[in-house]
Amino acid sequence: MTVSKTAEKSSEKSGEAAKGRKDAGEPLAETLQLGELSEQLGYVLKRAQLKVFENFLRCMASLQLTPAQFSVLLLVEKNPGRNQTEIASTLGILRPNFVAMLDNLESRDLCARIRSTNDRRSHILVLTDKGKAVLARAKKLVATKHEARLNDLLGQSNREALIAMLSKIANEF
Amino acid sequence: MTVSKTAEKSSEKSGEAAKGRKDAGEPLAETLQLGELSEQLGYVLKRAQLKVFENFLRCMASLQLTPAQFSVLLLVEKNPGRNQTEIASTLGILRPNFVAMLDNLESRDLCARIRSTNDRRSHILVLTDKGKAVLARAKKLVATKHEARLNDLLGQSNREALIAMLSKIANEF
DNA sequence: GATATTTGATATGGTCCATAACAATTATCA
DNA sequence: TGATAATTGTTATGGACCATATCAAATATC
Repeated sequence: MTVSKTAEKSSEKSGEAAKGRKDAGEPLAETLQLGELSEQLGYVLKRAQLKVFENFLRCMASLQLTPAQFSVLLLVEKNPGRNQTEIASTLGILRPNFVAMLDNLESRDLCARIRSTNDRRSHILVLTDKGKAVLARAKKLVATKHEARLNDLLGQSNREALIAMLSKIANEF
Repeated sequence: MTVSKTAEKSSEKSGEAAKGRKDAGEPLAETLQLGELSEQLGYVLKRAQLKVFENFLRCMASLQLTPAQFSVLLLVEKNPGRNQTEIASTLGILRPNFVAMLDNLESRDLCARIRSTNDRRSHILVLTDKGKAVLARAKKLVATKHEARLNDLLGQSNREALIAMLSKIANEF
């Protein structure tokens, strides 16, 4: 059956729903009204976050890095000589959950745990050479394929304003 | 905000980069450097989202509504006569996962499933009287305690700009 | 009427998040 | 000093959320 794409979409909302499907040629489901939902901060924030993470994963497919893993590598690079507790806590990751994450990165030879000589309980985290190389490539991918997309979408100044507002929310809300 | 990139190679934990502020003798507040992380869209977006959800839950503690549940009630109210598949899909919720969610709302007498007379496979969703009352109170709480906080933090125009940008990202990224 | 599709539902597995508990090590202090 | 407390990494475990396969009932399609 060929369906003619009628651009006409009557937004009829019959409370009785007496309209049957016997009338052929009406297979397109009318889009629901979001209403106040589209103005809800949490709703739009969550949707945006999902889209951004999804895009991030696509951009990083060749390196197989998740946003969380990328953040760990960035933080370890920026703060060499820190232990697991310090890195995890500043990222909001609980220590127990950080173990498997590090096991993964270490098994891929991206970072390493080094037993501290000062405090033999703690493991100092460092990037391996491969980890540094991978992070460098990851940064380029993120900058050119991911963050650049924001500029295309919002423009430079809006992009900076957005980041600033989100940071403010993250820190002061 | 450009940070001077000092080629720090010091692996000692006391090695701090020059920040213009010098304090000695103290056990160094141990605040890690976020570095490029604070400019990463995904990072700041996720942190903001967590904070907003956390605040939402606090504001709704008296009504025991999660953001997802609130969005369902809002959508059902705005679109009466729709079935589970339609409501769930527009919220990005998979049908199997929507079942338990509805079981919860229905057990609390907030919404009800009504077997459709047209298509006896589908369940039409409606708000109960209690559901409408709870949603009305929820809206007020959200407006006065939750969204209002954004105005205090960003101001009215910035708040609207933020919502608009997030919507754009959610729809076009 | 035979077959395919849709709807709600169940079962199941994966990922993330949170808490308790443990051994090894270090800090505290009586 | 030695007994006790605290910290670090770790394991185990449970909950919340997300995704897929599958099913029975109802409907659509041919």
